Amino acid sequence: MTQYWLMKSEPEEYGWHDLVRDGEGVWDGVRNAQASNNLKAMREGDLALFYHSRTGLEVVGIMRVSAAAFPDPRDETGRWVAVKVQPVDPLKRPVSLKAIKANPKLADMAILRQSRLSVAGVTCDEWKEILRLAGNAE
DNA sequence: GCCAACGTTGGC
DNA sequence: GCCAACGTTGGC
Repeated sequence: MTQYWLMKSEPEEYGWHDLVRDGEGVWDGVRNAQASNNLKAMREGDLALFYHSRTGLEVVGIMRVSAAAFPDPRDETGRWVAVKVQPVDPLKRPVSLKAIKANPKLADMAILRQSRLSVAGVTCDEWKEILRLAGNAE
């Protein structure tokens, strides 16, 4: 069964367009225990929302986990992990943080409860609702 | 740019 | 093992 996630990045740092350009990206640099546990729980084939933090404040795309957790190549301590992701589809209409907050179905999302969590789980219902708002629902 | 929230570090 | 100081993140 597919699990759903939301992953944050500042667009200036590494944005959706960078991932599209690269075709595949290594999601490294996560240095938070809770976020790291989420990375470890990911399996190949899981789906994730790409969220632009700080200067974007919106969900912009859908990606697929293409490799489960492995040691973060940029981490010398060996404590942290990274995953690989591939872009699947851009959202037809990006879903803003404001829209998420305003939607009762999304009011319990992990990123609202803990805004600093950079890798968070998304429930199946939340996933469907966001894709519906984005116009990407099948 | 500011500041609140939160995690981490280090002195004791 | 506690907790104050500090650093980082991310919304505003």
